[in-house]
Amino acid sequence: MKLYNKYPKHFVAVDCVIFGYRNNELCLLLYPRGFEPAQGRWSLMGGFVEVDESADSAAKRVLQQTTGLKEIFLKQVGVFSEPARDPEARVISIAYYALIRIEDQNELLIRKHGAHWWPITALPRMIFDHDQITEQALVELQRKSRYSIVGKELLPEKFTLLQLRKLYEAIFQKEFDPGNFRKKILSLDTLERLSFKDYSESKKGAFYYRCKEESDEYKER
Amino acid sequence: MKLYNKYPKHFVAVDCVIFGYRNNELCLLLYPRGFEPAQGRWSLMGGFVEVDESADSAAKRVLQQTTGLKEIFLKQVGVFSEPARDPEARVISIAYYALIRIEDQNELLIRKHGAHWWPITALPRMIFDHDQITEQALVELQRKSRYSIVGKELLPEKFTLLQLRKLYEAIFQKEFDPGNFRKKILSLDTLERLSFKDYSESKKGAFYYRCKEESDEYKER
DNA sequence: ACAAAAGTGTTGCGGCTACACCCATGA
DNA sequence: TCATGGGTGTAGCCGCAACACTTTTGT
Repeated sequence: MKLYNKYPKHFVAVDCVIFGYRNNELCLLLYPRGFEPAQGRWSLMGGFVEVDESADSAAKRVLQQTTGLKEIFLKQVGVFSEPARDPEARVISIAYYALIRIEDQNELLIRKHGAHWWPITALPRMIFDHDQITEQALVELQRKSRYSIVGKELLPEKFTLLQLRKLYEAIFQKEFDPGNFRKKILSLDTLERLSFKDYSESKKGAFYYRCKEESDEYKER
Repeated sequence: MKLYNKYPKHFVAVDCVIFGYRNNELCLLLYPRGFEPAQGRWSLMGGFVEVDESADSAAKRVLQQTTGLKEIFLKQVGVFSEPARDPEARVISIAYYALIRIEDQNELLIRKHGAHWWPITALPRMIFDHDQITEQALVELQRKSRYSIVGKELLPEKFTLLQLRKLYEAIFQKEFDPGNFRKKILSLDTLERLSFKDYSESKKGAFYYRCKEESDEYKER
């Protein structure tokens, strides 16, 4: 108990960059901060780490409290610890990013907190260093997208390759060649074609796909 | 001051995985822990984050106190925060890895702390979750090595391509084709050939190289 | 007929791997 | 002369980008 007593203790928080996809746009879920300082200004969803939980658990808890979702993709981005980053007190923040399907979230819960989905291309000013955190989270999302199909986390269970391509175009903010994109994605052999089509985007109809169930989901890394 | 008072505070530490290279082996600098709990057992070098410093600064400070070196490569690995990871108290650890030239370090300072260089292939048991931290740090080092020439940080200022290749073989624990390795490294255009040779490893002699001075060192990321 | 998405095929470039093959020289 | 590292060249494979082209069907 007393061995470490000469060292200081710190507030430790988690902040979550919550990505979603809607209207062909990559979006972020932001909240008007509910307490001082900076009350009412837009903020990433965050919370303090409790004594009996890991940072990962804290992030999971925060996410569940605010979106109603369990079992969502969550990954550490890094630590933001400049002593003056929060003007109220010294708070060390551990940043995460999360990927959620917008249609799965609990609409009421979101409203209760006054949360709002913002397109990544037109974000409002955020408090403290949250814009910097967001930027790094986007880099991490792009990295993940390069070696894994993020449609699994961000799109409905079944989706067309057009939807998937639009998602990637939103993530990387650039266009991809339709033919090449299709070939590359399918060559990964992680999607399976379903037997029915979507006719809303084209007259010919595009087959729906879904991600194969993979027991090695944890191996991918 | 009192706004956050209902939330708990935590000890926050930094732990440094210090890589060096010696005798054709990738090594780690470990210390016998100087205080309870687990006094005397091998440990990464660490320290607590003070109130007026960022985690990055804390890691830099710890490194300077123990190796005598400033201006060394240092990168965050991640946060380790399981509540029970330290049996004495709840300590949240921010892990870093560092790359140093063994011959540059302060030999006396190292000795004073009882530190010891261990080959990565034959590490002793470490305290707490330090072996897990080390494993992740190695993955990060391998990632960095893939897109940047780590000889700059781990080898003397001038080195031969044989030395560099042996270093990479130690980092990835596998052999590389000498011809292909040379071509790939040189194609990066970040090394410059010096006008003299090393004759200790071969009769023909191998040219020394050194890293070009690059003003864009910070762009590389 | 035309537009627009779906889907397939082709070509060329660049990087990587495997390996052959020179050179230099000490033992 | 043989072994060893230094250093260069080449042929095959693969992934990728650019782009042509065909299919389908609503307007």
